[in-house]
Amino acid sequence: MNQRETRVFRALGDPTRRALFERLTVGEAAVGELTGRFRVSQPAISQHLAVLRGAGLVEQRRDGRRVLYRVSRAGLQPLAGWIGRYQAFWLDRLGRMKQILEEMEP
Amino acid sequence: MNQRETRVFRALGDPTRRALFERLTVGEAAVGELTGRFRVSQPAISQHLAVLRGAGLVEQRRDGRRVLYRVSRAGLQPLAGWIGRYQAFWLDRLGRMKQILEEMEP
DNA sequence: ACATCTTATAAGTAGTTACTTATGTATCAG
DNA sequence: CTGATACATAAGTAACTACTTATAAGATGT
Repeated sequence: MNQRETRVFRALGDPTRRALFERLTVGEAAVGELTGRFRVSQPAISQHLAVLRGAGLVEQRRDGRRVLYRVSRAGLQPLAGWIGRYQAFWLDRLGRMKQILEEMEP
Repeated sequence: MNQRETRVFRALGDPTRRALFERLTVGEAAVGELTGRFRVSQPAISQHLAVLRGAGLVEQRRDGRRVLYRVSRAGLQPLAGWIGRYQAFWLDRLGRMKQILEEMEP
């Protein structure tokens, strides 16, 4: 079924990975900068970033020997869209959110 | 860390479980009614429902020998809150959503 | 070319997950 | 109480995850 939503949910289901994403919302960062903030090795960070990338949540660009990661502009859209579709059923006050989400460009 | 968000993300990260939740947004349903819609056994459905319940996404009530499941009214709030916190960084047009989310009762 | 720095990939592993079948528990009808 | 129905729990297992260390690959400076 909806493979994209699944990948986004699974990617953010890991605390380390979610923390990495949250860090990247502040701004672009290199792998080495991200390593050290967490108690896992550099390969682990690279692997987590690969998963976030596979989910469309982050993008990368080279800068010399470093690789800078940043959040993807449309990365959270599957998640926001999913919530928009289903939360109307349990919380009427947020009915407006669906409209707002639909105003988003694809 | 934020255990609750993790549980919600992980619960919805499984396609079968997400489909179960989506079915429940339409209305209350018994386990037997949910089994059969999916290609997994009844115990598997019960286990998935237990995970959804552990994430605070669904609730249950007995009706005779059946057990009816329904979506929890505040279940998606951790997810909506998380999105509200972070999507402002990548999509300004949805800045209003943060306000809307903050209007939600706790 | 060489040494160094930075990140990615390979290979192995302990722990977790999603499923199965078998069994237990609760409710109801007769 | 007995048997049937509806669901939950137990136990086992193949597949997947998140991590490690070791190594490869890419870029830069000398």
